[in-house]
Amino acid sequence: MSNERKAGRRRAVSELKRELIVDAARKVFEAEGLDGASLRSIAAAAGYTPAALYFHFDSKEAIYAELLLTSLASLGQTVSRAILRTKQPADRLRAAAMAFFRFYAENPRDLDLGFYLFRGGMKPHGLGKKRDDVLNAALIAALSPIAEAAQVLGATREQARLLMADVFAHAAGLLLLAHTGRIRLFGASAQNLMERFVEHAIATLTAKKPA
Amino acid sequence: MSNERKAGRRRAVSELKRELIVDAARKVFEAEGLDGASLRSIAAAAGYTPAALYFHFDSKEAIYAELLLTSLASLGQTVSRAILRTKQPADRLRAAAMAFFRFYAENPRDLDLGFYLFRGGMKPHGLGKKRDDVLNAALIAALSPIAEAAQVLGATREQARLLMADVFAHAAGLLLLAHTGRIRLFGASAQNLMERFVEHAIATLTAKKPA
DNA sequence: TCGTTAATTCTAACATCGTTAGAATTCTAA
DNA sequence: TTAGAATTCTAACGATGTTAGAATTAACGA
Repeated sequence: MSNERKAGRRRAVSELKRELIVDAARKVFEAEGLDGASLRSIAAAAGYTPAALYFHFDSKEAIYAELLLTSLASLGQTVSRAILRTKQPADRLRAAAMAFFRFYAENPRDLDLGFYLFRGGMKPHGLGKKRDDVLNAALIAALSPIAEAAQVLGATREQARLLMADVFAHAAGLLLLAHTGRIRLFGASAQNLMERFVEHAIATLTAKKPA
Repeated sequence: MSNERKAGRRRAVSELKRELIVDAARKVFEAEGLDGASLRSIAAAAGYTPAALYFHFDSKEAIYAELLLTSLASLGQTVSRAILRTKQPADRLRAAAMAFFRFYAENPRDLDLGFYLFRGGMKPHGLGKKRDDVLNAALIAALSPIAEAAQVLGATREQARLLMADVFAHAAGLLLLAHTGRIRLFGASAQNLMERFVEHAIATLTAKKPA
């Protein structure tokens, strides 16, 4: 019993140290970007020696994954907040999708992080299946208001999930173009194109139901 | 005169050596992926010492850029070939867009390369504005059959350019999801979603003109 | 309180990376 | 053949992620 108590305390302290390290990582990351967030600078910011981090994490990318998790949580909050006072399902869909888009438009470093950890070579199990599942769940959670609004608008569960994928994909692609200044090649702003896409999705959705 | 001759010859030889290096880079890249394509392994494959490459290129990423250029050329050929025997504009649009998508679905390493060089931090002028413009031109060239078909279907030049951006963005986003196995989260295949998107684009395009 | 054991952190090093300086070599041209 | 330019090499620098093993700190039973 006392043993269990102590063990729980130990685990909690260990978790605190993990968070301390991730906080340091975020500080470096926000100040210097992904390139500047080396293991060594993260360790320095956390008051650790580089090697010490390996007691708490398996690799640098494991720290990044934890950081991405907090980023996705922040994204989820942003999306939730965006639809708080919105009742009409079409408005909710639009607000959620555009909040998702804007989050990454306004936080390009978070976009970098996402692209980095979603890159090829970083196989699904590159972080361990468990952490990867948590990551996926956080992503889905942030996107789910879109699916919910779509279902209220008459979409089936399957259609709603496909819409989530479409919104994510379109946003990610446009952000990729915008992020390197290449959106200008097409004579438009990413924001405008995203709005067009969302309106189009809403239109075809509302056209189906009341027909 | 003789001087010019010789100077031209010298430039040609220099260009051949550049190509030799890029060929070596492609060999390593295809065999080992982006991570394995280090400056040193490229140099070894080309029969050079690492430092020697700096006489022909400014940086490792300059070699990558040259490699991406050949990749985009190959992409352009693939798209062109896909619409060769197709006459109906709707079919041409579909064939071109899906060929674009499939090229990267079937050549994930080329996708990696594109994502890498289009990443944040890699500013538009990270390679020098000149090389970046050439890259952009190659990308637009590969995508332009889509715009051409759209215009035949009644789209304005501006609308056609926006459609290019939309197709690129949607494909890139879906490929990103598919590339890390995350497309399954949404209960669909990237190929299906891309086909849906393209059909939808064709439908709204053909619905406008003959209306 | 002491001593033992486990948990945590450090020192030191390894291999690899991209890149640079400068010497050595090879080619070109008079 | 020789002066000069073009090309490649040797050697090193600083930085990276990671590991092995010693040193330290904390926890706990006697």
